[in-house]
Amino acid sequence: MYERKTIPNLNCGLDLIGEVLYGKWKVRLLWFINENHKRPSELQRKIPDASRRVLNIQLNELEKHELITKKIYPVVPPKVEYSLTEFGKTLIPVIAALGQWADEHEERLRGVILQ
Amino acid sequence: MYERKTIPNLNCGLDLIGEVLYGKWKVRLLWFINENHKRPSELQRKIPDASRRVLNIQLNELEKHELITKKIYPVVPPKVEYSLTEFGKTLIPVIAALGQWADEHEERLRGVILQ
DNA sequence: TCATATAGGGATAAATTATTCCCCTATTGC
DNA sequence: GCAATAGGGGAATAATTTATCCCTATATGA
Repeated sequence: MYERKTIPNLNCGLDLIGEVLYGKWKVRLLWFINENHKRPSELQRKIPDASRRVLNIQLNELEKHELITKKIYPVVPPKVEYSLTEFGKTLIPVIAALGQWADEHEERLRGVILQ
Repeated sequence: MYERKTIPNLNCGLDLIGEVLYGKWKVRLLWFINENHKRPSELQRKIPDASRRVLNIQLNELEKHELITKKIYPVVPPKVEYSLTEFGKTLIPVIAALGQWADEHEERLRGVILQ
């Protein structure tokens, strides 16, 4: 596993946010889990642009940060379900605000992104 | 300059957010500019963990995405001031919500981040 | 018998992001 | 003349993140 070589700075709130939310797919994972897409394969289908590998890695980090929990069913083929923790749920309104802002400004955003 | 090799996907609102806000210091830059720290050297002092170089790069991107504008005063030594555009200002409440969430959960966040 | 579904992880390669170092501008103050 | 100031960017390198590929296991259905 990758060992980070620099220590993170945790001065202000925005630094803390960075540590738990700064990952390309994390916000989307939280969002889709909130929408009841709980299984890894479902999440993968919702986010086809990410590799299965990186989704696993980011799910592990979200779990480590106590935003989601993982339930493993002892069946074959394997079944796993993720859920938001109570802590994770408190983040949903904030993510919703982000998404709403983007939806409101969708046209403009597309414009500026594509030069 | 760096040329990206993969094309971004812009399917949903959260993808669009990613394109304009996914940069380690961007949210902090917007926040401090909103707090009237307009000059590059001030921003550097507010965010000492980032190199001057990367702040310049991210400021350029924010400008390209029309979230901030740059005013260059033709004086020596040079003077530059950044300001939020009207578009950029619409993002402030969302960033405030992020910051507020982090402040409310500061202790817990510190705990989970440091294992 | 063999492909499919389901979940996950190691090793490695590639892409991206961020840091470091160095150079340029022109004025003011010592 | 020399240092400091303020802003910026190129080049090289380091750090980090993400993607690719391959391998594990077992039940089900064709």
